[in-house]
Amino acid sequence: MKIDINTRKKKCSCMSCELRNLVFSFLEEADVQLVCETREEKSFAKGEIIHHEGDMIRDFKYLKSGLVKLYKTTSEGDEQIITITRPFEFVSNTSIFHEEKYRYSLSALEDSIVCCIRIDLIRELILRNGKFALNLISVLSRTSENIISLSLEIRKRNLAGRIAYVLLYFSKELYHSRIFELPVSRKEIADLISMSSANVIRTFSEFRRDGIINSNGRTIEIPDMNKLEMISMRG
Amino acid sequence: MKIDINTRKKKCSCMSCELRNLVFSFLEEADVQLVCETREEKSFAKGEIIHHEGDMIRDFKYLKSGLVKLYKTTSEGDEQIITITRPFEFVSNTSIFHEEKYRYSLSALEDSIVCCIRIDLIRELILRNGKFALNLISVLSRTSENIISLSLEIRKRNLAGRIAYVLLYFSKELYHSRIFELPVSRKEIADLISMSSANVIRTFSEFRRDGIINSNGRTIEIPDMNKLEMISMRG
DNA sequence: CGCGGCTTTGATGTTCATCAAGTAAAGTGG
DNA sequence: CCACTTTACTTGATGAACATCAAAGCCGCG
Repeated sequence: MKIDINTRKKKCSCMSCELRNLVFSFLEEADVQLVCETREEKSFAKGEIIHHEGDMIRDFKYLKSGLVKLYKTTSEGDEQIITITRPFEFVSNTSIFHEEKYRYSLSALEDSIVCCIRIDLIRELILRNGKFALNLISVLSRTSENIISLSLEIRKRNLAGRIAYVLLYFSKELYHSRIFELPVSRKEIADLISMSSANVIRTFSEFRRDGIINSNGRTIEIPDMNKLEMISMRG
Repeated sequence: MKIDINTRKKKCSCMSCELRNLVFSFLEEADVQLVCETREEKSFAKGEIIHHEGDMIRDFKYLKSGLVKLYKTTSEGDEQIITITRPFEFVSNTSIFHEEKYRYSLSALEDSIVCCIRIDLIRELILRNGKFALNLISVLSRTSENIISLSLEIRKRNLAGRIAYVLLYFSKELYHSRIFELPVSRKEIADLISMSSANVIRTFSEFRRDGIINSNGRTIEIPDMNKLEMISMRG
């Protein structure tokens, strides 16, 4: 097999990374190389913690593959889940530019790869590349906006409505399928929607009884989207 | 009275604006002048709406004086209040860099002055001044972070805890005083903490009965901060 | 195969929303 | 300035929604 020399030279995967255009589209080649040389790609197994709240912030991080949850542990020891996101949505965004330490913890719900770039380098790039800065602002504010929007959507609904909303979120936004594997426990759904896990489970059972979902453990099927959407809208 | 010529020349109030250092500290004089010439300072009386959700975003806005609430109207017609902020905290931050239209409405809780700068100009400044961009990112992310943090604090508390938290927020963060005038109605507190107004009122009455607050209409006095803090922590 | 954690369901009690009716306060028009 | 209207506030009673507790089944993992 013939391999083009130039292709071979670009051994750094950043050049061809599908996420490159998300943040780094406005960088010159040399700067992409710089990012690429200093970056670290870290793998996390399902369940592993990527960082704890209180850890020092050294890197700008984004998810390359997998699924993560951002959460805070309250003084009573229970988790408040802030958001569950896939690649192309930034993580650890809030606070990295104005604080020393993470306010929230981040852990992997599925095997995940996180790209870490020294925050100092990102700062440097912002300083000398306005287009990069402008694009970054746009991406960061979209991430924050998604978190705020999620919290508004959840807090206006009752128990059934919240669960319907979350199921639709998984189905439509995360998996693009009527059938999917829940990446979280019932308890974690409870922590996301601020309800007790017993009542989350009960609602699942009711949805199953009423033919709104079919579920077997973490496997979920939504036979009729409309029904679930009705519940999400009215609840 | 003798007036220095140079002082006289700087008739533009931006030069001496106390908010200048918040965002514009890294601009050169010429750029400050540019901002100053194109900016519009708008006054809003108490109760007036600064912008509606759905309005086109043309300006980067920040509060120069007064107090505002950021909120969303649900399809059922009730308000969800996202945050109540004073000057030095940005408003309309979320979405201005990645969307065409406002997602949330903004209205004045007290007579307010809002400084409006064309978003295009801000973009231009980001493009050619990295320090400005870096500072702006920091300020914007702090604003978003405050909103997210507020929502987490509220959602982990019960009715009494939420009200105690909000009263402490007004007392400590907004008014720096044990006695203050509530800038919002009971209904608005309900819309902020996602509870019914009847129960907000009931809780006020209970706090009054138990000597936790003294209140007369919108005038609130907190005789014993510790008591209220206990309720906020445990609830 | 046994242990621990997650799930499930029922029973019970607390918390909160809703409804209703009345009072105070604040704006509105003559 | 007063009568009128409207809006905010207040309280009680009732029921719905949700948390909590407890017991049992299931599943995965060592």
